[in-house]
Amino acid sequence: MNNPEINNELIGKLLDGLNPEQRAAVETINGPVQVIAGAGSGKTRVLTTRVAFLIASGKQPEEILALTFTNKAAREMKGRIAQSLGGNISERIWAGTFHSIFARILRYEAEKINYKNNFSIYDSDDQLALIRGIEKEIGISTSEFSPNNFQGFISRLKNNIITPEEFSRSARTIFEKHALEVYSLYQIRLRENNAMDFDDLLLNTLTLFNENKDVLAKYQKRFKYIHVDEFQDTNRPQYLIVQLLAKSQQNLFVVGDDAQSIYRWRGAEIKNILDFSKEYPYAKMIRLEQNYRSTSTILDAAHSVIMNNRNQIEKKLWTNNKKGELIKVITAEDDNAEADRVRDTIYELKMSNNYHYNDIAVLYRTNAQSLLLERALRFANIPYQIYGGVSFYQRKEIKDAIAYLRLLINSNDSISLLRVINEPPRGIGKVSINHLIEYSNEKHISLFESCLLQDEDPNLVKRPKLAAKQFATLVHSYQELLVDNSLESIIPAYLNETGLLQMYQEIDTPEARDRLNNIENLITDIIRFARENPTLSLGDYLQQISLLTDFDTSDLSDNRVTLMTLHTAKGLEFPIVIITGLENGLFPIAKAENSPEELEEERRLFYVGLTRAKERVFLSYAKRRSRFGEYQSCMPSNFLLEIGKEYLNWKDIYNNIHSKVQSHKDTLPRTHQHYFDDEQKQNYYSQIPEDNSFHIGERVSHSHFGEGKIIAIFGSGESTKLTIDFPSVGRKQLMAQFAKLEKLN
DNA sequence: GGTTTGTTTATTTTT
DNA sequence: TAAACAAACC
Repeated sequence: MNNPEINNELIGKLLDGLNPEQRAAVETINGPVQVIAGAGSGKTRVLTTRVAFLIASGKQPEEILALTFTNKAAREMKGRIAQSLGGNISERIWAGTFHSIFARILRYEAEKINYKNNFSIYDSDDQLALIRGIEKEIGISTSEFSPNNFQGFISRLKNNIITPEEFSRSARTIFEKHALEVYSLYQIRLRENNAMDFDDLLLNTLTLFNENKDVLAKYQKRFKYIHVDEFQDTNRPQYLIVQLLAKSQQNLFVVGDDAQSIYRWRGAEIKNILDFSKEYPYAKMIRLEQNYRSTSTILDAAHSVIMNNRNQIEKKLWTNNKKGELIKVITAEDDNAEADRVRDTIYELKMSNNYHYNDIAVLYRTNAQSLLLERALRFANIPYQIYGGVSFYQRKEIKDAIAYLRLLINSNDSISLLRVINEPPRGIGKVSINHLIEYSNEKHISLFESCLLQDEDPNLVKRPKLAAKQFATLVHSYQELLVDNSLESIIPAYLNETGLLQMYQEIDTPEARDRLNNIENLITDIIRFARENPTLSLGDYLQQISLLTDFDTSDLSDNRVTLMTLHTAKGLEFPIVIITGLENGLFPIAKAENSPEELEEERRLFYVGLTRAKERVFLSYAKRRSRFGEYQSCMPSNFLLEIGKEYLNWKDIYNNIHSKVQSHKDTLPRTHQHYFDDEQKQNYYSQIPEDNSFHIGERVSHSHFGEGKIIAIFGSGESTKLTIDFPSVGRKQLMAQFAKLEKLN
């Protein structure tokens, strides 16, 4: 074995420090392998080490395919591989998200499925615009049947690989019949626009491989070693494509954790994990059960929760880490007080000098919850950063700019055209637009051509007619300029001449300046892209950003507290995790309460949240919460009560009740064991002491300074410090227990 | 064609 | 409560 390509030194270095299971996962390079990787068990390390190991063993980087769900995961993987192998080798590996890898293949093979390779990729806004247009076209009222509903419904059909034809056989209800009509036309319009939605990137790849055996054979031969990350999150099309690709060589390596499957509602099928051993009975099964992330308290608490799920692969994580601190439960009077307590907790952690702000993550079930938390943090001058929410590329002005750019690449893209034809206003209104659409339908030409050919159209009134022609001519002229000019010289001029930049320059408000600035950043980004990738085109840039989310552009390294939903937290870790809103109806969410499957998914989500933490966990709930404008009283989450009491630092009163329930629990059938009956809950609630603390915004009276308003609160209990704004003397810091404050209403 | 007013609706969302 | 969106108005 004197193969010069085998790098034994590197192999030794790679395997060093792996535990026996991790090592087996890395070294088993032939045949199907399934790794069940518990939270914090070194999954990413195994995956990246394996890829590096393959190359160290003489395999070609081009033979390796690694599929992830997020760009972030892909980037992290590439980064780590580059670290052990050097950049130029790792760049040759096919590592990326399902969507980006398949989009790349589809661009290459576009004509095989009757697409042009400059196809646009439609995001959900574009999809909705398209569906809205279709509803209007065939006379379905958008208020009666919301485009949103159709979008979700169509996406579900696509996830289950049901074509319009197939669906026509089962559509019964009025909604389904309308959905069928919309779906059929939707697919036709996508093709006419030379566009695909996210689901199509998967479906069209599946079709491509199913209907072109030679193409499939080519990729089967190319991808000798296939890796899939987060296998529990794959949907049907993804699963089938991977099966097809792996069919001839069978070197398929999948990593997942059924306990962390939280996207069932989006078409992810946990059963893909269970089916794997049926599909490949001889597959090697490896379990990674040693956790390197969390304290044993956190790990055991998480385990006591997830045990309540019936549907799961048996496993028990363990750790050598120290026991650590108990999980602290925070009880608050209402949602405002909850935010204050969270803020206090953060403040105290920071003051203890053991933690930085960026060690701390605050997690919540719904985005709406972030509002109060933000307010509380902003008031106390605690720097924070929200993940998710409106992404840079979702902003109106950026979407407009991108629509202009898309038109340059793919003039059939009528959704992009409609977005900007009157942005900035050119005097082309609803009536004119409808006319243009009619004209293009009549002549069987694209909307863009219809604009371009306005001199031949006898019907439209003069002003919009000229405007449409002028608009299309402008775009067309830049399409030609793009052929042999650099992006650097063309793009700023183009966006300027469209009037988009000027529009925001003229509205001289801070908001408009912001927007202008955003567009300028986009232009800078394009120029940077063009410099860094001289061989790539504007089309490549657009593809790249269409598959990007906000998450990919934000940076965790800033010294800020991180706020995000539990869903977005998956795959991340923090020394401190604060999970808020642990109330029945919020977490678990009300909708899941009658469905055992959904309840289990909620529980997995809680499990994911807990296992993000390395050192300490705080769990908070409010007794009252403002929902849709009015206060509702809340019960603490059943999940909270599922955690073994030995892991919790809660009020003593709670412990009594908890132990009562624990003993009661053993006599109940397994599926009901964690529920309290109403009487117990009432009993429990009445015993929680009232929290007499002050709230931000509250008006108080002081013997000396007169009336004032509380604007910040630090600490709790005896050490509570208040910052109060007195109109007479300005802001004062006072100790709550000495200040003799009177509450005013 | 653009602005204002009223109505509707609130779970998560890797691409 | 608040945000987003459509209809109604100018």
